[in-house]
Amino acid sequence: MKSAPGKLHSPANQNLRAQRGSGIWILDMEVVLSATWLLAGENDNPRCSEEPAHFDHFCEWPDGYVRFIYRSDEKKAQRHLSGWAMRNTNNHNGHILKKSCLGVVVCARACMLPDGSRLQLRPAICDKARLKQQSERARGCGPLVGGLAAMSSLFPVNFPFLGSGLLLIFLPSGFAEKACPNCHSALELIPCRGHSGYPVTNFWRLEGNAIFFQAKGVHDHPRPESKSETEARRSALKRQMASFYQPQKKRIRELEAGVNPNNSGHFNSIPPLENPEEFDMITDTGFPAPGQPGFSFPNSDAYKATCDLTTFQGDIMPPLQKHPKPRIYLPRPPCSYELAGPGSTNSSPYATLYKDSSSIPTDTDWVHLNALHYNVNSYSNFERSFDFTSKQHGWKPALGKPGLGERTDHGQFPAVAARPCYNPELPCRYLTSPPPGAPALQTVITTTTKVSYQAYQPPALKYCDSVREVSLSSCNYASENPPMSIYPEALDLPAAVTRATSPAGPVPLKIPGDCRAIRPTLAFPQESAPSRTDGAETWEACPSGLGSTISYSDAGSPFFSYDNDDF
DNA sequence: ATATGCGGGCTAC
DNA sequence: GTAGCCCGCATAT
Repeated sequence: MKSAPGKLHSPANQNLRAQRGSGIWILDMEVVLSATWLLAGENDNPRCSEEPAHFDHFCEWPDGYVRFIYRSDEKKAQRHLSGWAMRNTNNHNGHILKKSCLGVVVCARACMLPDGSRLQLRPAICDKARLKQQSERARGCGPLVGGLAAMSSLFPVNFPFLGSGLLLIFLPSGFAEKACPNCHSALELIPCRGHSGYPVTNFWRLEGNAIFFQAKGVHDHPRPESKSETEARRSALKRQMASFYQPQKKRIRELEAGVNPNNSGHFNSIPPLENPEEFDMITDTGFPAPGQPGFSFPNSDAYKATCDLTTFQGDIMPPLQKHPKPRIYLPRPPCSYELAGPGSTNSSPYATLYKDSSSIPTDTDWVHLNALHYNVNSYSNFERSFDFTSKQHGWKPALGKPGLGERTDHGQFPAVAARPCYNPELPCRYLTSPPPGAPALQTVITTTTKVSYQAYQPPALKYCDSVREVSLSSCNYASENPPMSIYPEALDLPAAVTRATSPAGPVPLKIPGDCRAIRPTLAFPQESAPSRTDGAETWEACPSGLGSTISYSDAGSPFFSYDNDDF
């Protein structure tokens, strides 16, 4: 592992060093100036030497222009985890780790799975794995493709196209993309365009005993399966497949050794799946074998579809593991919001199901799907084939949303009239919209040292009318997180909102049950960092213990002593 | 195998 | 100069 003083290190090293409080992330002050929020700690800011007054509980699904301060012993923060599929991005600044969102992999036709949910795969972080994830490698049970896949594993040189994007070029389209397990349509990677047309970016920095986090952009796509869910699922899959294959493997050995006198030596009595090569291939798919305990579908068609897809490599959540509390993905032009109910993320049934091996569904690759968890406006393919408004309860066409098929990749979200939305668990309303044309102040990612501001129009502004609901709503932080300390600001939401809202700006957006926040529109002209308006800028953070997205103002809170700068 | 982090290098603006 | 992105490499899981 390469390392250098003041640079980020591997999680393991980070853990050790961070726990020792060695402050290895402390920036080289000669290089990094007081330009960004994450760069708090700069020697020209006396407050930076202070300990953060408050720490946030880890937020697994940060969304919006949010900032958090985690304790350096927060494991998930140490690992820079996120529910979103974030990949490392080189920002040429070893002091700040920058990650960008990969989006989500979905069925191009947005077909509805037997359980009424939809495919939402987590894009592989590794480029190579992602290519393999998206390209055909082992689709179908047929000997040709399966054989090629198997051979590719044996002779990768001879089949370099297998598992690579080149396959998209050299093979017919029917082979080019991995198929949806349900409708056999192509899988589609929906890129994240939530930050001015670019992927949402997350930034991490270790500063003493605090880990600073900042997210920029609003995810304009559904949530993929979370990392923890993916890992749990794959782990369960391995166990299951091992238990499934072992007896047959043993039998194969017996047959090969002539142990079974009743067998003529052919494998006719053995299901095709028992072909070791093919089985390996199928195992790689991460898809369960049909007929396994717990593998069931409400109808035969669904079963057939699944059976046909034993080679599917995607990540599919079993219907049994659907979120008990469906999420509502609220359309917003051009993006949409997802209102996650309390615990909807980390209270995932995985948490409990996987604790008990007996309860592990066998179809462990059924995706984490939520029938209500879709962003209609984000991708045209969905719109072509799906009537969201009629089939997805909870969906309502948003006012002013662009026409179907449009995807706005500009990140310039038009002001849209508020539209009441309903969440049976978390009543929330869209109340306000930014004044059309009112310039908003957006911190612009300057991954190195600078910060600048530019006009920004948030995609929507929301405000939960109940402070109590906001406060008690669950953020998507790990369920094991203890109750958080209470910020005065958090409990004084109206006040915070008032402070946070400039006279010309709307109230900040709040999404209960989520770590999402939208930097409110601020009626400040574009200006450079040094001349920024102290106490004027506001940003929202998710005091995870309360699970809500709370607006903060710079002024008056030690918490904001780190807020004077942005990336 | 995959995730993660680092850093060089390229491109666009 | 900034930011996005690709790539290779190394390490961890």
